[in-house]
Amino acid sequence: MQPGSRTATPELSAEVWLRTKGLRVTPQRRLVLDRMLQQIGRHWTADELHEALRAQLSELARGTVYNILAELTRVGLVEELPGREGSASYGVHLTPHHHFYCDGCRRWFDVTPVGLGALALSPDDRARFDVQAVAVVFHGRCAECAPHGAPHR
Amino acid sequence: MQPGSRTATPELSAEVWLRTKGLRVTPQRRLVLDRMLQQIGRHWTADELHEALRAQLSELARGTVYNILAELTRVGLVEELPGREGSASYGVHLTPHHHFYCDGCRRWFDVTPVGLGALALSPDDRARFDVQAVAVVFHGRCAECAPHGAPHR
DNA sequence: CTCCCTGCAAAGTGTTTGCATAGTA
DNA sequence: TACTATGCAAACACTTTGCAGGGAG
Repeated sequence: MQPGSRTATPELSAEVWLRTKGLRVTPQRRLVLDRMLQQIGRHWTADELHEALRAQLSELARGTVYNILAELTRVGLVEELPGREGSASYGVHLTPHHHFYCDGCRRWFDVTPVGLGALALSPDDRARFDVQAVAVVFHGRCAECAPHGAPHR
Repeated sequence: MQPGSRTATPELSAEVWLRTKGLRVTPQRRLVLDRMLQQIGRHWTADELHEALRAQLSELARGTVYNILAELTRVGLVEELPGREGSASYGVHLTPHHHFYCDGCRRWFDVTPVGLGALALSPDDRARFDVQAVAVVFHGRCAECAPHGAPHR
């Protein structure tokens, strides 16, 4: 699953990931994936990416960002989180993880819970549902939005 | 939190719930909430409710259904689940529970997991995030959509 | 009698799609 | 060269909003 190459580029090259997944390498795709790989654990809306990247590539259409994110999601490089307020968020998905959603700034963060092994359906429910995966979302406040601490932003 | 009355109506009267929450009782509101109370654990889109109830109340506007669901959500009688494919789903929320999402029929079901007590953030994450709630979503196939069993629907 | 809720329709978001062109393999 | 991704803009689905009339308290 790892890309076979060890290029000299500083970050895990987006280009290698694209080729690994059998996707064509275009400037737009490389740009989007590169930016996302630079901040693993951060999540972006399509519009945030579009805004942030137009500075580097003036010819980047919003529709293309949506297309690229859909494609990256399809091959499993990226995960899509349903927008709790408005639009969906996207983040790279290279290792298994779960999520924390800050009710203050409405951002998603990747986390790795402990004690997941004990989690299961009740015996009754186990008869009704065939569970193939579990998603856990913690809710609360991130450090920046803490009610007492230092409420930046 | 329980409505004080024990009326003779078969189901837990929608009217009582509305009054308990300080909401005006209108035919539209009673109709929507009554239908939802008849099938606790089932989830509806605004359109499903609109379609189902127009038969009983020809003058029921789609916009009104949205307004009512927003109001019921606001007072905590109903919960809103982000639409994984398109539109949001709504279900009554009288007792704490978690969810199962069927990847086959794309319906939500209420479930009550066991072993939740052991679930927590990692020590590192605990320093970054103030957790106030946890949402667990099981994914898989419901009985009707089971791959081997009897794949109705 | 007052205020709020409703129906209706228009406006708004966020996202998808169609087509001609440009660019990758 | 063949085929696919892109830019652009129109289309789309879902939801929210504004306004005038009607019903609840």
